[in-house]
Amino acid sequence: MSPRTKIQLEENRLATETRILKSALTIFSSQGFAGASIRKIARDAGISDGLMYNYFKSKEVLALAVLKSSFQTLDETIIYDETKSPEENFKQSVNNFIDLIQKEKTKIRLLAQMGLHEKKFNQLNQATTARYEESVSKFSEIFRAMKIENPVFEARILVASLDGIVFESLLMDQPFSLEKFRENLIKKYCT
Amino acid sequence: MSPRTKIQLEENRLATETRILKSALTIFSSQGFAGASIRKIARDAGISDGLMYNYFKSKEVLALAVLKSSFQTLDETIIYDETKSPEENFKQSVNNFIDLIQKEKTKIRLLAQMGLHEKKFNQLNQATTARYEESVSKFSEIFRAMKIENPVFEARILVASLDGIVFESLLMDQPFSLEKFRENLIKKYCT
DNA sequence: GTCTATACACGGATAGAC
DNA sequence: GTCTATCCGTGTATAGAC
Repeated sequence: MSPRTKIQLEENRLATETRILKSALTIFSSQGFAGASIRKIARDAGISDGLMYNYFKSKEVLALAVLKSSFQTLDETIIYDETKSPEENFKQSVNNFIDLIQKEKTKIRLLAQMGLHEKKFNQLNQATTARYEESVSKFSEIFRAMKIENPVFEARILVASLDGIVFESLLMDQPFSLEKFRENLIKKYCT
Repeated sequence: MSPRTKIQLEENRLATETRILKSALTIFSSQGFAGASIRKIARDAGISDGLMYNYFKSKEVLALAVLKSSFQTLDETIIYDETKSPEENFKQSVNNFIDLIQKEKTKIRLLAQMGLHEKKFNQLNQATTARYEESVSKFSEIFRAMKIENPVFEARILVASLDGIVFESLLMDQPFSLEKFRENLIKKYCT
């Protein structure tokens, strides 16, 4: 029944940890830090409350773990590869971003939920600021290479638009079609 | 000491209710629905827990009251007045919106906090969707009058940018200067 | 209208058996 | 590694005195 070798035990432990993280993501994302409970998460992951503490020593540690792994999946979205044309970079970046909204909605919602909490988790706000600056900087390069006027401001507008459609797709019932947004954006800047 | 006439009693009651709503706004806004507690709100408003229930019969009813009053202050932001030039309408609307972000940050944070909560408060998401459509529609009219190409999509981009800077000013440590954003936006569309 | 006291449920965290 | 039992704080809501 139960696994016998050390390796099997470790695999089992890893599998459980993965299940916990997945459940934690779902619950934290939809109910926020305060609204989520160890009980709900444990039940969702199919384990007992007590066992949770064998994996994560507190609710806050668990939240930080989920946060960290969620934030990592956002890496490498906006790119500026000098060996490619600026239009290619633009298309790729916009596509990456919009794909991300669709595929990682739960993680993005989590980051917003946690980020809105005053005081708690303010490392997150710093990280978000850094990511923003990086995105603006990359799009500025792209726009400069495309000879677009006022490239830095154009980049800020574009990044704001992208952040805006994130906001909208989180907060609205039927947000405007992301596909149309993608098409129109590319048409606007790449013709 | 205590007021004797009926009118004074009513004024007193109204004053207390106002204090409760103000405290509730602060606490709900920074800690979300689950994170806020009747105790914290009552303490902040300088009354006892029990008295809260004399004004609002449950935490949820209180939240809905705060939500409603917050949502109302967002009215009349994006305008389209046919007796004025489209440029005037544009400037006025953008100015209204950016002023709103600065002045009503707490209320906006509240709407975001509550809106991110899955299931609960989904009337809010419907209202947000309606407001979005209305904003897009008004900016579309403005852009059409300005002979800008693809006015509806341009309106969606603009509204997304505005929503984006809301998002950014809520989630980032030092968001990009709203004043520069305002200036550049107006320069871009009104010259 | 306001307070204090209290009932009662929920949630975080720990202990100890298996 | 996993579960059950349990402690204890916190929170919503109500009752009753003033």
